[in-house]
Amino acid sequence: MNKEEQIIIGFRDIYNKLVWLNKFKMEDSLKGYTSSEVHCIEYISSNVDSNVTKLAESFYMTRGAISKLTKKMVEKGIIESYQKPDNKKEIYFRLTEQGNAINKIHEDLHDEFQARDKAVFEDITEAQFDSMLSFMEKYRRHLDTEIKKQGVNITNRNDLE
Amino acid sequence: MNKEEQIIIGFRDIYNKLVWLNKFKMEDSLKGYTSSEVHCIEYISSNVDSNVTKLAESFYMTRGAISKLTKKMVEKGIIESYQKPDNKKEIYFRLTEQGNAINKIHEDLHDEFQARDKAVFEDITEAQFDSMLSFMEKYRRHLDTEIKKQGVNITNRNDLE
DNA sequence: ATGATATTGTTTCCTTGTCAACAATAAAAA
DNA sequence: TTTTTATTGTTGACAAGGAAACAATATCAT
Repeated sequence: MNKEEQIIIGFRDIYNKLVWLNKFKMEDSLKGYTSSEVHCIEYISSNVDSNVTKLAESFYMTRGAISKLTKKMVEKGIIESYQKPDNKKEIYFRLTEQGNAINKIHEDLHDEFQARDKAVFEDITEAQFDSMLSFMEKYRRHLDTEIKKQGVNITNRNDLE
Repeated sequence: MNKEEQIIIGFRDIYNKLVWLNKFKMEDSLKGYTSSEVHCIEYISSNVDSNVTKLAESFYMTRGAISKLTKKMVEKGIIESYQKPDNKKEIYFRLTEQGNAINKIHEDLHDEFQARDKAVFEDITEAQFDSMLSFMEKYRRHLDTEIKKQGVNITNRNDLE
């Protein structure tokens, strides 16, 4: 197995394990709320004027899925929607009291996760850290470019149909 | 944002982008087969005596989901099941001709993906590469330990109920 | 200003996966 | 051996998310 594969498999495996483990803990601490809802809350709390489209892009999900999710969350009283006077189309979300409370719990949990995994990061040197980050940044930019290309191809194809 | 967060977010973002992009390409090249099916084929091709349980563990999915997936794949003629003379319970899978053909296409696609992302890896030094891999290995082992702990807790909790 | 195009959010239908209960078999304990 | 426990795979009810069609609004080109 070569470099590329090893690194990609490493990414995938670590990410999967992390998601599995944290999801488990989270749904235990935040009973009654799904991990999707909690992610949504997290995003809304740190991005002003969040809307369906931005949430969907950030989570790699469809607008339809987010639309349903946020609708449920409004009904549950976790978030509320608002609009701007000069735009009758876009609908934004902000957290309610309840949403903020959940967010607080989630933040604490987050710290707990960091504490749990602290040892893994302890003896990374600054140099190692920087080299990893710059690699990831490069990778990410590359993928963005490829995704953009793909987007163009999709559009082109639709144009021909 | 601290080291841990940056790295984790990097993992997540790269992984998501990669999945999104490759899935897209794959379902374009392998029309009629879902990416789950292709992953299954990949696993079965490189693990002798694959069964529902092993597939489920490897994909972080439930046995139920894999059971349905493999059932469909058998019906489609992509894989076939077999048993061993001394075990009437376990059911194993292997690829059919058709499954092998799909696997071949997938492997080629895989090479294509590697070629696409080659540039990103080009100027990583051996040292950088080794340090990343050893970090990931450490992280992975840590998560395995934590997952195992979690498992114990689950069991304990059930015992009390 | 007006007509064409793009964006935003919603809904319906469908697929995929989870959960929980289950039967069949295997493994372990008595 | 017999009994108990664990493992394996399956199913049905359900929930989450994707795809596509849609209406409403905004943006752009002319």
